[in-house]
Amino acid sequence: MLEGVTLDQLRIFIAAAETHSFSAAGRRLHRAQSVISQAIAGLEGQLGVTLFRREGRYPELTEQGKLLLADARCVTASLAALKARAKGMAEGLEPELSVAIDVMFPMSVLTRTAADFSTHFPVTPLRLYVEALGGVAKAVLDGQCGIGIMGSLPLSSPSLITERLLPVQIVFVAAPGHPLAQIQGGVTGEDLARHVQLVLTDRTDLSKGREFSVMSPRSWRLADMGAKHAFLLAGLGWGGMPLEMVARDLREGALVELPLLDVPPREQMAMSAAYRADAPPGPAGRWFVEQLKHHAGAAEPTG
Amino acid sequence: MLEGVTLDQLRIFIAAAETHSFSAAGRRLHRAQSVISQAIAGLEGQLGVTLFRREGRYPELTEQGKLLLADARCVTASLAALKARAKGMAEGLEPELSVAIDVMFPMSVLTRTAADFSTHFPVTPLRLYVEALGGVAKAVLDGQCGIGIMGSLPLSSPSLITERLLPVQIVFVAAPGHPLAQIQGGVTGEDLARHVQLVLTDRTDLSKGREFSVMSPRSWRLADMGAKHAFLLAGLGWGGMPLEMVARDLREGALVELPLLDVPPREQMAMSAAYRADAPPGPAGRWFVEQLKHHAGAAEPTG
DNA sequence: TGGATACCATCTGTTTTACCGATAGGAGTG
DNA sequence: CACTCCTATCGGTAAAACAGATGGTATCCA
Repeated sequence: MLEGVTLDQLRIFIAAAETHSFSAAGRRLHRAQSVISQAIAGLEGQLGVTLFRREGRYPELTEQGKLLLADARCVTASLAALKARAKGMAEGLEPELSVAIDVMFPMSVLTRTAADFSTHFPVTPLRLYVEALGGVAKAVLDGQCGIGIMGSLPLSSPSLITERLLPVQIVFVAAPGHPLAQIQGGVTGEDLARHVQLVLTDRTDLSKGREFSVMSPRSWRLADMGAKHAFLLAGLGWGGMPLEMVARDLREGALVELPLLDVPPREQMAMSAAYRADAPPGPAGRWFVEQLKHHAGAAEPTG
Repeated sequence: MLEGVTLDQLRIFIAAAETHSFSAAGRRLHRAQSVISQAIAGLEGQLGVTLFRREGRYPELTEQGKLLLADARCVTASLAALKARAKGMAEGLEPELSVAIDVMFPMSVLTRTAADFSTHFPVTPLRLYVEALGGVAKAVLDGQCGIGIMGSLPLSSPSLITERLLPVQIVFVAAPGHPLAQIQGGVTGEDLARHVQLVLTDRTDLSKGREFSVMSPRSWRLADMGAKHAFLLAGLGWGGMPLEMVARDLREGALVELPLLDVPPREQMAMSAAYRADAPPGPAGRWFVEQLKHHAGAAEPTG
């Protein structure tokens, strides 16, 4: 029953693109040339995009074909990853603890927990991924990481179980030389909208269009907190940062806190440990989460 | 011709997993129950993994099935992304400039170039991804980013064109309280091997097993430079860092440079701009690369 | 406890699709 | 101009997918 794009069509597409010839693609795949021609035509019909220009003897990829070729490779690559994982399972692959952490989580709590983990579980490999926004949730939902340490979910997800760890304070800052830092008497929403907001983004679709507190139509998206920090210090924009991360900069005057009139200047974001309901953590993961809670309790300010 | 896993099998797998029933999956997909049963059996045969346990009336996902389900979703999600992109092209999607930058690249050069770009191309959205190791190359090869700023390629890749920008100096450091920092007369390879090396890794398969200068069997992998930096400052290990990034820590004594006996204490890594041979940058991308060269030339130390 | 219901695995016949070979038309080369 | 190689199309055949029927089993309920 013919419905939708098939992997075979994508494989044929990739082979035709790489060999620059339908005939050569057929030879490579041990298929008749007409199979290649019809498969490409079928794929073009389904996508509504012309993939090859047929003006000479040899077909040439169109610009759109070139871009979609990369996507086709992603699809076949992710299928290859699935097969590789299946193969590993069939052969009894050794487990490890993979944790995805929101970049806003305090490093001090994380480093102490990781040190303790190494002591208690010396032979269990620990793989830490620092992600932004939806990257943490996606890593857990996809099964890449057993545990995620994150703030509020970009999407409501009943399949995730969350356990509260600690709140994180967010402050809005800019460099002292930035125009917003010169304003007397408080910064309004209109003032903010006139300048570039540096917004942390990620690479997933979970948070597409839903970055944290986007308040300016002029915004630059950076997929790395370190880069965002560097851009703030360079005076290229304004943005919200975890207080712990910029405390030193504020003390030393490298950044200043913006006195906002329209929103509370210090927001709080609750951080939680999350895992899939159908894949609860094992002993190592369970211990890691409890130890995070222990260190978070010690780090949380009173009052 | 029957060969390999099909997307239809994956869709059936996902539907069966979500409905917890082959019959319900059949109803959802408007297919006979026997089609579902045979498709699942066929998929299990090809993968060599049992996806469902059939012990009661309803099939239950096995642990392996649960993990592969996430992979199956990745495959279908990436196909959905391909279709969405095709749809966008068919509708004339507006372009942007996406650049992937190796985390070791000096932020000062990047921030100046980005500021200039904003002035020259005020309406072209700029999306910056800071990645580690293979992440940059993969982003370019996959077509996610038009330009990559990276060091030596993890894999030789004739389809990438590279243009040299500047060298980056790497220093090996640890916290002053770390045992390696107490050693008199120089640090040997054996000394290094006795302690945890903090290694930057990424999420791609391009660099799997090929992290930068792994010199210790005891190593922790961190997929974020900020996290690695925090772990170094916390005294949890030793590692190589770009000189610019830790210059302030070295001046202030928060980190110390390890006097290595067996390797040159200061390595150099050449950074280049890279793009696919078949997708050279347009005017905005071309300008960005030239501006990086301009600022890199100003930043490069003489002698 | 037994009847009813719903599920999955298997089998078989039918339908649909994929495939290949043949062919026409055109591009490219010597 | 002749020859070679390519792509698109067509038609017949083979293979695969499909659905319905059936048997066996689990589950539910009176």
